[in-house]
Amino acid sequence: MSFGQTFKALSDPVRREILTLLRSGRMSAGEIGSHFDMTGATISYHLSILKKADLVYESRYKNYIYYELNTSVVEELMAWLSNLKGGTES
Amino acid sequence: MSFGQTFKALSDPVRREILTLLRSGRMSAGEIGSHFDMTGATISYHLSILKKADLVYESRYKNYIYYELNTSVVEELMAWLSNLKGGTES
DNA sequence: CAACTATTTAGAAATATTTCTAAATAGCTG
DNA sequence: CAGCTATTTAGAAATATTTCTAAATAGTTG
Repeated sequence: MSFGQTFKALSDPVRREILTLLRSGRMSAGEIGSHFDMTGATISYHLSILKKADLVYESRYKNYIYYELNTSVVEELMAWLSNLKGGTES
Repeated sequence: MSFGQTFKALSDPVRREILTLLRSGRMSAGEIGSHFDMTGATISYHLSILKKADLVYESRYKNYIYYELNTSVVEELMAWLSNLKGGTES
């Protein structure tokens, strides 16, 4: 994981909304796409960015691909931010 | 503040390093710039992004401009992330 | 006020991002 | 296996980002 990649992934509103959708559990690419007015190809692009940033992982069942939040990376981000506001120590 | 703007600001390594420098207190634009192998104009550009994202604020003294971390926005970000990993509730 | 120092702004070039359409893959189902 | 459905990949266009150089601003100090 790289913080740059992860923060960049979070900088796009579509991707943040995808993550918010995934709060309530895993969802197939098509189901995610149905929430947006964009082509499936574009959604697939955004999912690939989220996947590269380790913010989601995928699993396959039948011919669906399901995406799920990876909360551990979210925690690493929070730790980085916490350290930032944290202290005066070097 | 917009989360998009703030996460985008954090996605650049130079800007994250500037913020890390500012952990130990406020610093003038020139002093910040001396830590990087880039022109002052480029540093000024990055500082303007951080300022628009409300991650830093500036104050003037003599003909220096000092930059300082704004930790409250960092906390808002952490709250957003915490909510993301938080729960199954809608 | 004239010259100096610190910083920003403007404009341009190189690169990266986001979106689309069209085509490819891949796995399921009759 | 043939066709269907779900999803991704490729390629291209529009837009945004990052960096530089050169010039402008602005405040300080002799």
